[in-house]
Amino acid sequence: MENKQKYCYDYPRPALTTDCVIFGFDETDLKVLLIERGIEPFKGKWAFPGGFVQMDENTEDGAKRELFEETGLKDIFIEQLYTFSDVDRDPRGRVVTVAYYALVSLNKFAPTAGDDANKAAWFSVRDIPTLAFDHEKILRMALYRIKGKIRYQPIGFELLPEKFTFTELQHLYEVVLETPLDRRNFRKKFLNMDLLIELDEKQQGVAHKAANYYKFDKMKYEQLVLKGFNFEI
Amino acid sequence: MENKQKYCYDYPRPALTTDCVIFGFDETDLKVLLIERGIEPFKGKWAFPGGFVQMDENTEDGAKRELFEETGLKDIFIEQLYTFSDVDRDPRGRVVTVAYYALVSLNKFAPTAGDDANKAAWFSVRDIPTLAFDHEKILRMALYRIKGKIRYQPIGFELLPEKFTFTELQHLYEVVLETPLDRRNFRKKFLNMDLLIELDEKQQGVAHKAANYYKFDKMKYEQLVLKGFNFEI
DNA sequence: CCAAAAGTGTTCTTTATACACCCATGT
DNA sequence: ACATGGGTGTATAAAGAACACTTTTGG
Repeated sequence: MENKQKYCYDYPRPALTTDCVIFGFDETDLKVLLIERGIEPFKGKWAFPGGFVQMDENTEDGAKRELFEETGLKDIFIEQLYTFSDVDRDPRGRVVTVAYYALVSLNKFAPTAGDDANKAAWFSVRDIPTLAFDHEKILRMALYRIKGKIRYQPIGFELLPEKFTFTELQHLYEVVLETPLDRRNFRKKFLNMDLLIELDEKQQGVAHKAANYYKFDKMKYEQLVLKGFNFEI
Repeated sequence: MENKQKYCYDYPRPALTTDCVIFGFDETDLKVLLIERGIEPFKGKWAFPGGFVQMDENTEDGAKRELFEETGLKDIFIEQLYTFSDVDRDPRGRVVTVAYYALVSLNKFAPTAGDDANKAAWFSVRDIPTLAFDHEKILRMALYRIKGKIRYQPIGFELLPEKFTFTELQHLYEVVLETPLDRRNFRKKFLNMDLLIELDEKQQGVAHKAANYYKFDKMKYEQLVLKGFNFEI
């Protein structure tokens, strides 16, 4: 029996992939980017972008590469989430995946869908179709992670455009934390941290008092962190 | 050229291992369990227990199996830490490791060192020898993780014997958080959460007023969590 | 002039911090 | 009797929570 497979080892090895949960925020709604699978298994089902890790890249670089290849997104916030390794998580055989999550402003980036005949689309996290593999488990963990993290690290700004109003910022926190927040207390708490720069620019063409735009002072935040500052909202 | 290697694939695959940072607490000191490597690479250097993931086990089960094989420890708290995948992290080739951390009471368990000619020993986290591979990086991340987590989840009790004094509990928090704590305020905060059961038992044979023993009410904690309770210290 | 969201302070309650003396036990 | 760590309460400061009216703008 001839063996045409070229890469041989003394012991069996699981395949190693990455998957990336990409969150976007759209003024009112937290969304995730899904790709419709064009091949079996789970053909026609939606899944997170991802693929096999190559031998000359670490998993984070692999996740970034797949992200760019499948959606056109690059240079966005990305962080390791968890490694999923259940023996039967992929019907094709043993596949271990290192899952990442990424945050992107929907206003700033529009994914280039359909690069390779795969449809890409944003779905509200409250209206997710049936997902391929164990991707529902991955999504639950990603949601849990950002919910826990947004209060203690300024990751929320990655989901907003560079200029944003206080109401947009508050809606983001309300959606992620799944709880209503008091407008005055929220403003007070954020302004007290002194990490927002008030811009000389207001909303245009809204049928109410125009809100002021703010931006996040990332430089100042990083300097404060070095001095022991802890972000908390 | 004949190939004796039996497991062949269309594309190259990294090897997949687990490593486990085991923390123990010894009345005054936070320690980690290290194994002295008997073979190259890094022969004679200290490393965390770990090994290759088998095809019929997920990474957590693999970490638990290696833990038991190399130290005799089982049924202890264990949780995934991070996956380390740098291309050059192992001189033998491409090896990706899923790192875990475990917590154990030193009083309760003594590891059975030297099962397979490998020496196992506890080292204070403030006096760690040179480690093999990227294990120093893994340790830093594990320390950072428990430092962040001990304030918001009751993982500290995993490091203590079932019965402990308030002073032992406080010392644990002081060592992990690397900061002194006020004795009265610490007691007050913990007692207010009402998660400690005061036992009818005191220290024996100490040359000062004997401290009362307490134990953690895990059942009550789990019930409170279901009602939305958040542990915080 | 009406609808819709922006902007703004004060009071009250809860939580955090700082701090010192007496007690029990073994040597 | 003394050295050692155990146990306890109060006063002050800081932070969090609750809450309503006026402003601006477009339609």
